[in-house]
Amino acid sequence: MVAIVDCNSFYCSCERVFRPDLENKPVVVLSNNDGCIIARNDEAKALGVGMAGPYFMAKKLIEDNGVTTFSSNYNLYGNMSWRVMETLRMLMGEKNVEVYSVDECFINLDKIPKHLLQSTALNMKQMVELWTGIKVSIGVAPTKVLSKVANRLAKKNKFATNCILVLDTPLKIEEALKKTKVDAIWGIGGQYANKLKEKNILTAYDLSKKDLFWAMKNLGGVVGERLLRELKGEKSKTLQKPLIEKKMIATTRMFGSPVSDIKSIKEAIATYTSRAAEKLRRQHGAAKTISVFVIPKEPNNNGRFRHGPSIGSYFTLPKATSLTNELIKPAVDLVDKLFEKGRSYKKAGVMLSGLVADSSIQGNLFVPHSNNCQRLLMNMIDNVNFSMRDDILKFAASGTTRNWKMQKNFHSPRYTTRWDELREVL
DNA sequence: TCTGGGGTCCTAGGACCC
DNA sequence: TCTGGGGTCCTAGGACCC
Repeated sequence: MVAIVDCNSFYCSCERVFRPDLENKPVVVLSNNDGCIIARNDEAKALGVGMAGPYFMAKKLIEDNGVTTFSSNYNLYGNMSWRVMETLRMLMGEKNVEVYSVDECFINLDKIPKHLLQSTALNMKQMVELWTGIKVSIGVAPTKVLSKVANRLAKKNKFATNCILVLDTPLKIEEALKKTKVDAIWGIGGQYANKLKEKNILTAYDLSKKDLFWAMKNLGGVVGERLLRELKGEKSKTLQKPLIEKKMIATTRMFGSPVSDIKSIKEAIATYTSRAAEKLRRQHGAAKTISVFVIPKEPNNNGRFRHGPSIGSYFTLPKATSLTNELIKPAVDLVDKLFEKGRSYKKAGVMLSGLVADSSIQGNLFVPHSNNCQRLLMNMIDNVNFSMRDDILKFAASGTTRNWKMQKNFHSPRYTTRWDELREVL
């Protein structure tokens, strides 16, 4: 059996741990640039605040009802996530925990006897809450996909289930599948959901009755086949070793407001490149390819919102590198290729790919001395930026004015990662 | 006049996830 | 007026190799 442990309204819960005055009060968290609502707690949900809606459209509702609003504080959420996962690793054994996202992980329960599944789940839930202050929901079932089904139903009926649902018999599984619409299945997105509805496949139960060949043909090849196997109760997605090394690293941002001068865009790209290179060095990697893209602002032709197409290009480096200075130059040069005078842009980004292990680590005897020095310089910059303040040391290409920077009007303190932002108890 | 078969690697793009 | 950011996997098709 496998469990999924999922933090309830994670970002909101993180904020609320340090603001006990917000207990039972509505809370929302906004995306970068304060653009969209990306988390809302039950109280905010009850008021009718929609998920992933643009903030400006819900603003009146939020203000009228005294909903507390936060800009996203990823330093805080990242650290709280680590605490939750660490608690589960201590309880269940490191090998049995697969972190799936910032607020979810799968737990291997193969060694737990069937009659103890419920109490094991309860114990996990209580310990996480006690040690971190974060409430979680837990779904337990024979496969990952079914555990997600269980988790969703547990969350939907918090009071009846106490946020825990164990699907350990065929009958319970069948009932759960009948209560789950196809678009709520993990792995079925908008495109496939529409396709399934056209074929009159409306619930997870309907889908589970199709055969594997059909899934292969209609749901994207092997991906669909695996999904269907899981729905039928046959394990197909095994617990995976955590991906230590990413295969792609991206840093992309909306601008605070549209930007039409090339200098600002180059500064932004230089800044994003620095950030991406930092992530790259953290995993001891080096990149062979750097890509840059910009998204022009489009006249709002009073239709439905959609991102305009992104305009991008890439450069293949002569040799994989993790040195910020070696990455900034080609990145900024690419901006010259992409930028069109007279247009204004709302977003830009940098992606690093073709990642390999960095061979020029500190003090490597087999690379020229100058390279070792460069790498030491990078380490020093990373350390200073981490311990002092983000970007206290930066490359000149990043500029100093930054009037393209995103908005963050409701930022909470980084309670758990900065000494000078510790919560004070008076 | 007649021109095979079997591979690998890479990239772009589509689908999905939180 | 104002709509996030960062990932994964898979497939198809082209280039290239012997």
